[in-house]
Amino acid sequence: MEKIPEASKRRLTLLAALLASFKEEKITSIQMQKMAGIDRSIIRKDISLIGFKGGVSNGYKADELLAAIREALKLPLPEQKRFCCIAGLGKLGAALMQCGIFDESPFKIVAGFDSRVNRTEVLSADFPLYPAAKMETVIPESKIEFAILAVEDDQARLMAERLATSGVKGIVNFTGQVLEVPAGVVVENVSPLLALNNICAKAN
Amino acid sequence: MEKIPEASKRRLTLLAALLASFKEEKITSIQMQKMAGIDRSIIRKDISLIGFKGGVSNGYKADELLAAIREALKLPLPEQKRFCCIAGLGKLGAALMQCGIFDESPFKIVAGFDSRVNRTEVLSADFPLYPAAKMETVIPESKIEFAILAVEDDQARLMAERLATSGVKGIVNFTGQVLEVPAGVVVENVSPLLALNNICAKAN
DNA sequence: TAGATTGTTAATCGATTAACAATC
DNA sequence: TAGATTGTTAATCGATTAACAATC
Repeated sequence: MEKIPEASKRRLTLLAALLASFKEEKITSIQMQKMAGIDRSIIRKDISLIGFKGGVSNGYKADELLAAIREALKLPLPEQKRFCCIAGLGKLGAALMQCGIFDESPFKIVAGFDSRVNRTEVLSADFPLYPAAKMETVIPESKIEFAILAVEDDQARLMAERLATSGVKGIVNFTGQVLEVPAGVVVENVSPLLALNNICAKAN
Repeated sequence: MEKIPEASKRRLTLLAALLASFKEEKITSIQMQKMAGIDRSIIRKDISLIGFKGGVSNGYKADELLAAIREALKLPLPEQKRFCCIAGLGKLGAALMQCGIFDESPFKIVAGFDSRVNRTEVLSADFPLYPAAKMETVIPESKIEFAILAVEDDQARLMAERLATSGVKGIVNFTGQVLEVPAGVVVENVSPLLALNNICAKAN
């Protein structure tokens, strides 16, 4: 299979999210265009890019298409747990670890870190909480691959660097800071502030 | 000024975030490449796209460049408050409204909504909390332009539709659902789950 | 000046789009 | 069959990249 462009990967990942909660058996590119806001030509091109040819004249079987996207993009299945940690246990970090958002997902939080001892001692979770000083040892030992970064802005860059040094492959960045990471480490910026600015820019 | 491509807008918005916390007087495209992970040719092209020509042979004045980007992209300044609301006051929504992330920003939360009466009555904030039924009247009355969507997944689509109907211009989507919105309403997907999947897809 | 970086051009590269034969 | 949608091609469109004269 040829290499899949970055833009196609993002669209396919979004389609996978759509399909995961889709209730009917079959789905057409027209329905997906309407639901995901992606042109149906692009959708069919993206599907063709991953080599999936299960479509027939009344659409794709939703579960087959979902499986094909997951396989092509190496998206984890719910039963293949991938270990994550949360760095920064302030209001937002604590909420992310407690709100149950990862419960049915392939991503499992197995550690929390904070540089303030009172946060790691006061909070409770069904996984261990550590002082930030333990990051470099715990992350490799616990086979943690991904990190949720929710520290205060003034610590963001330092912590991102330490997460990268500790071996995480990706960081979900909730801070308002732009992170500088080594090649090979992927950052997804999900700061609500950046998101709002992106909306302003797009809305013109 | 010609129209600015979507990809350029996103990069420039990221550069604006970078510049907002940049401490030195001058910055070069090489520094920005290193810090934001964007090729310097693209950075200079993007800057040229917005018609900014303040650069000299030792870089750009950071504050001038930031002002130019904000103006070209119509990004709000800290003193020009834009009103937002939070829909869904569970653990995550409550944390977002209490964590102070919007404090120094141009975005001001002026209302919270939840369909569960006990949430709007138990929680406290320095802005009013309403039952979801009030959305359609409060949003236009309070001149709310943007919404943070943090409801449970099973309510996500319905609430997004109601937010759009109520007149918001953009939705920051924290839910795992893909939202279907009318043309003209902008959605930024910041679900941690989607972000993790995007990281997996990108990391190959 | 010597060195470094900008601003811009032109070439390349890649992505989007439209169209339609093939298929069910 | 008639109608609808896929899969794919080719054309178009737009974005990225490299290069370099101009500038400080």
